Amino acid sequence: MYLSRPAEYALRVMTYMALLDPAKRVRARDLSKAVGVPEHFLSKIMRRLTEYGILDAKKGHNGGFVIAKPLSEVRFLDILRAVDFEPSADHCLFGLGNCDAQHPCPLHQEWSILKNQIEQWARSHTLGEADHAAVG
Amino acid sequence: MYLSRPAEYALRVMTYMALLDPAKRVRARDLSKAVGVPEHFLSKIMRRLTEYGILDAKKGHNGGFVIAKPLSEVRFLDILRAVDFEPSADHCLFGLGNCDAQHPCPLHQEWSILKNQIEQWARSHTLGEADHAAVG
DNA sequence: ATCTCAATGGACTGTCAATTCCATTGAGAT
DNA sequence: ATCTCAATGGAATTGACAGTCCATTGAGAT
Repeated sequence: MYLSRPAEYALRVMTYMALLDPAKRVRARDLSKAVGVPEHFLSKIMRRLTEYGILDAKKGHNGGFVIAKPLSEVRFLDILRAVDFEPSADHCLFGLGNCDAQHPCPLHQEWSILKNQIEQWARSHTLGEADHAAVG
Repeated sequence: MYLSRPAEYALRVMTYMALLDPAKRVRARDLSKAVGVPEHFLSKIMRRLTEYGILDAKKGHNGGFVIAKPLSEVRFLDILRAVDFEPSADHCLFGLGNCDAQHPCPLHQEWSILKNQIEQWARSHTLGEADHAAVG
């Protein structure tokens, strides 16, 4: 609802993967089942995460994905950006093309506050916080 | 991007209307031009706002819409809810149906923080804050 | 009474993001 | 070398939501 589907799914798989044994590769197919995201769509998302350097992919036998960095170094913001979701992208709520601090629209101030909060949220949380205890 | 189109448009017209003479009714057609939202689509949105009691509508000659309450009593939250956008709607990011405080998913904590911030934002801002000086 | 204007409501259409499909590539295993 | 497995990449399809259309209702004005 605040996030695009790919953004939501990316956050979801990454969090799920964060709970797994980092030494073992996981296939997209298995992740798809575990996490409830259509297989091929998920593959496409994992590709973006791989290009972006967040995942490491390997083809063929015993292939699959692993997270490419220490969990505490993977910010939500990085995950979102990998799938082209930029939390602070400045799209003027008022529909104005030239809305900025110099030429603010009547909603500029309020909207900026929210955008900043969301960006700050994405910037300050990492996969290191994924709750191992939580089952759902 | 965080908001649905109807939610964004609703916030936009309402903010625009907040700057107008509250004694004069405005036609949807005129608002549509002023605010850059397709006329019939906007009408549909205004209808929701009217049902919800935020706007007052009048048909026929000299008809149109006016805001039905003092600006400081119209919270962004009310506007969003009128168009069925509930900022704190609990849709588990992890895709789990039964995710709550008792059965948290691994993203529960982080996601709750963001949802609460957004809801708090919508709850604490009103049309009274619309910036009359801002032109865009 | 009748005419015009503007909102109302619901059915219809278009568009783009979400999802699926398929052919290709590269890595291991035998 | 060859076979199988899994990722890759792009083309094709689907579906949800954005946007359009039209017939109806109710309020003034003449």
